[in-house]
Amino acid sequence: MATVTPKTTATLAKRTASNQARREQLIRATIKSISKRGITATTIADVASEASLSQGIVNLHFQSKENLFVETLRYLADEYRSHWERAVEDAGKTPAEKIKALVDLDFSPKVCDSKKLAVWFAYLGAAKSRPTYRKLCLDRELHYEAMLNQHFGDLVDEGGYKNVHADKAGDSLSAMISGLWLDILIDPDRSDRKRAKAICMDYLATVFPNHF
Amino acid sequence: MATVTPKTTATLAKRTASNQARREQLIRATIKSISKRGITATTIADVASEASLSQGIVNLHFQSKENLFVETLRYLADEYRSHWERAVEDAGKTPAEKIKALVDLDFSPKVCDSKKLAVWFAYLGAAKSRPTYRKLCLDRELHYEAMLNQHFGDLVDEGGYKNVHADKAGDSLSAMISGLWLDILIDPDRSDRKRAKAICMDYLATVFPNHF
DNA sequence: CAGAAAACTGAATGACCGTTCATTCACTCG
DNA sequence: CGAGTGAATGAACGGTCATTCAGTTTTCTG
Repeated sequence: MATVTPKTTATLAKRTASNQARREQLIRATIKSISKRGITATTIADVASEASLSQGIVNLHFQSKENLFVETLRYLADEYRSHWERAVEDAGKTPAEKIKALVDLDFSPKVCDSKKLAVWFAYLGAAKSRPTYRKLCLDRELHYEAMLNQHFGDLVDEGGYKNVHADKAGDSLSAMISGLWLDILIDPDRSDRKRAKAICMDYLATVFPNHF
Repeated sequence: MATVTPKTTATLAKRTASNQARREQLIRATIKSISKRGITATTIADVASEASLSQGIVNLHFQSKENLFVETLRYLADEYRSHWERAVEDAGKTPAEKIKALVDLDFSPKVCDSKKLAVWFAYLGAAKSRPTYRKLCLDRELHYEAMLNQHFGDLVDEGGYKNVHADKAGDSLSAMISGLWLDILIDPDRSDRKRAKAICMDYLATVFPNHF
């Protein structure tokens, strides 16, 4: 995930970069272009020019445009996953602390970024007719929800919330987060990260009054 | 919204339909094609063939492909709006009854239909880079949320829920609904309309225990 | 029923864009 | 320093598709 200039030379601005670095450079250019122009309107020429490279390079590194798009989605999904794994690890030990950390992450600039949201929803919007996109989006969601439900289960047990159904609460929060991301994407003037986070915390405080 | 064969003739199976009817026929074909192939891959030839008409007819009635797409989105937004206006009108008089009717509607086959959801999210996914799409999606959301918040406000007043912030609750539910639609779109096997509705009602029961 | 108007057709057009590939260039190593 | 390697370039190719339009069919009007 980190940019590396490896191996022998110490000279900067190499003309021929390592394979890995070029791929990442192109993926980043793709994210930029999709967020600006949309998936439909993003051409290989756009990506190349965004990366200040030539036309041919995309097919050299990714074989096809479609493959570049798939790898870009995979990159975003992997990045998101490593973010939340880290967040859970770094958070305090109690389930409530971990859930709080996840909400904080989901509305932090790292994740809840205008460009990334635009790209993410661009793929979701195409998912119905693109099995590959759908699968990647679905995997992300399933893993995230499973993990979230785990913590909700712990919280329900530990906190003695007899009437709360953990999985339903987890799915609620997860759906709410997606919906709030969408709000932020469509109406950034009215919906901002702070407000979205407040809405989530409000929900948590209502369901788990002793913990939030 | 209804198909009409108006005016003078009583003959069926007219070869040349009224302007209004043709437009609607083409819009329906567009919805079908976008849900099947996605926005990107939908060509004018697809739409025409889905409607069993000739290539040229789309430009005859809509001037351009882009215009056809905009009118299709407008059609869906108008349809949704007339659905919920009707639902609110037909529901009982209390705010709780009206809110319940809206949740029922949002997860009824009329609204929560695999084809329509796919098209709706296809447009949302393109919204960031298409001001016209964004505006139409935003208008829909703002009107819906304003109406929903109105009923939540009434419910809070009437039910004496001193600690509930009506607007936040309304925004929560609205975001949750969008998120659940997305779940249904991406993972129809796991998420179905019944489950989604149950999650919403669970939420309402938690926040407004005396009414749901 | 004639003539005009309108709806419709589908082949032709031209722009756009993904992909290919011969050539150039930077760098390494003997 | 000169030959070899593979990354990078960008012009050219070919396919796809939105749009146009001249011609055809249907409906309307008087």
